[in-house]
Amino acid sequence: MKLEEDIRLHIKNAFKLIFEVELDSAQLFLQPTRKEFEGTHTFVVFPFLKISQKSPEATAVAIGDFLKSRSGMIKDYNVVKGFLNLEIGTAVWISCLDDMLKNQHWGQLDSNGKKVMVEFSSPNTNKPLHLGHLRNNFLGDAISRIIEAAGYQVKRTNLVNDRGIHICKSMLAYQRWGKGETPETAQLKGDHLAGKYYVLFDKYYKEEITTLVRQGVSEEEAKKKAPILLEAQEMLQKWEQKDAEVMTLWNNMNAWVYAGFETTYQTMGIEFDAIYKESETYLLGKDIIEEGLKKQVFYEREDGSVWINLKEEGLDEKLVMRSDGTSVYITQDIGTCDFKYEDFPMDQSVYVVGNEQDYHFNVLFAIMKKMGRPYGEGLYHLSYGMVDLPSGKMKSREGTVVDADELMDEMFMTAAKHTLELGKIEGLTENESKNLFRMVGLGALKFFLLKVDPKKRMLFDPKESIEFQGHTGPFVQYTYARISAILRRASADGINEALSPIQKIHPREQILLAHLVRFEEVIVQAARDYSPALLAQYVYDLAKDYNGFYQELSIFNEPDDPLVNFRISLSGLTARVIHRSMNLLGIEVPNRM
RNA sequence: GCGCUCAUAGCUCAACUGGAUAGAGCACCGCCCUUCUAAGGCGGGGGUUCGGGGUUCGACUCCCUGUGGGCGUACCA
Repeated sequence: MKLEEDIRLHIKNAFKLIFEVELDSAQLFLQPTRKEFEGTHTFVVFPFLKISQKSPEATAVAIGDFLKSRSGMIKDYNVVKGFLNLEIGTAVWISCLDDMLKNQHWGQLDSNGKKVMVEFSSPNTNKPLHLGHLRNNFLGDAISRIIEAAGYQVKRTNLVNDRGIHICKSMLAYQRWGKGETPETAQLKGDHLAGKYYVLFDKYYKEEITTLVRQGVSEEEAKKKAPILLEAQEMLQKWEQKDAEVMTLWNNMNAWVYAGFETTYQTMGIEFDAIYKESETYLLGKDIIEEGLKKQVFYEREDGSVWINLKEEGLDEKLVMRSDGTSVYITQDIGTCDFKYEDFPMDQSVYVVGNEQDYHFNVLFAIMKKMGRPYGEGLYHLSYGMVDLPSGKMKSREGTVVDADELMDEMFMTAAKHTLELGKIEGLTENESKNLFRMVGLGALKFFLLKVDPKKRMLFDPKESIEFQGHTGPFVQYTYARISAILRRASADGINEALSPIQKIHPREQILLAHLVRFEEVIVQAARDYSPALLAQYVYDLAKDYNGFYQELSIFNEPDDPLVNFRISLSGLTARVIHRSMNLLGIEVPNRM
């Protein structure tokens, strides 16, 4: 909405006419008024005292007077030190609400013609997803939706890590001890089956190391020379040579894992536009190394290895190809950049990857910029912090993880328990209640993970289960369900949403309106900062503001018809914004709960 | 060693990028359902924003320094 913009324009005008200076309206910063003062918008005058040549109070009063008498928007103002608090006129609020109600695309900005690729999830096919992956997936999904809402065209991709030594570890352990079991015979999801053998491998590997150390081998040496590890490395070589037996095993096990992942993604409510597999991209990049040598971006050392010097970028010298001409991790990432661009010529490319890879992405992006790629400037690493347990970091191979499937199941069960205790499934069919448990349980989990600033690492304590009250997803969902009930009744009573002038707008209503007005601004900011947390915070505050309004003011018992209409409209708009905000976080909202 | 990063209420997190008396939730105490959904609302206690300097009208935020965590610094991925 242009409400704030209008106010800024009038302030700009005030400076021009009172102090005879031309200011850029962008530097006239408005902030929400603290709730202990009258008004909704506050202008801080401190930065402009040099211009006004007056005290903070006198400056604020001068601008306040001007706005009150000349703008036609400001009903009244008050000054506290250098803070000018503005009260907006009733008619302005009504027309503002009217504009928002009429805007069918509220919460979806016009297309800007730009393309963004978002890569997230990127699981390994040797183990099931855990809580850390949930944060990655929910973040990737939410930021995709938010960027779309901000007017970009988005392609969601998932680059599956389906080959490599860690995959061979699971395969080898299965070959040794699996006795031909399958997900069916084992009654296990395919990804969990693979994970079981990954853990088995590690256990046996550690035993071998212990044995070797007892025989007098140094620990470092033992880690490299454990027979089972050597065998896994041998298997990887066979895989690269497309050995028939290994390929069959690989294909079988991966198929099980993919089936398992599919179920998990469905439960999470997450989809992709394209799935890339590392087995198809891991050989890419060598031609770009050649190109880079010619462009003198890279240089070759005497032993034939290829390097890049990034000291000017504050980084270091980095190897991009081994002396034997084989790839390292970054080689394939370099190749994959071009590969992705050919598939989808994006302006920006977002990698949702944990912050332990900060350095890697700094190097990768510096390389692609030096190579002069058109998308080079648009590369972004959405670096998020780990989810830690009270005991420390999660480790799949040691089995100290919170499993994604198990956690989601637990959330659904807890949601069911709460719902039953509160007696809220009356009148719902079995399917409806099941769907409600799913929505609420998943909503609690997603909100829990998304409300925290992505950059920060966060703590999850399995002993203290995720809340359903307070600063939570179900709180917001509940507010939506509550408004839905009101709207159902309004509709049954035949109340239309036509707005007509009313006498006066209650402070609770003003706070709510001022909050609603900011919606699209928050979307833009969340997209710009790649932070779903901003939107989560916004929608939580909105729900809180609505509940305050709901508690203090009555809707249907109001004798004055225009006021009833106004409050219904306000409620309806709040519901729409909650629905849309939660949708952008990948969270569904129920009509009743 | 070097680089990046974090440290805010008992606990989990905010603080609009330098603005008002640092805010929410959980937990604890006390109120509010014969009026629209109490998964809600209202009130209370709880803070030297890790320590020490500096910059300025003004610092959780910026600079310096110390302490304590995390991550990285592989011809691993």
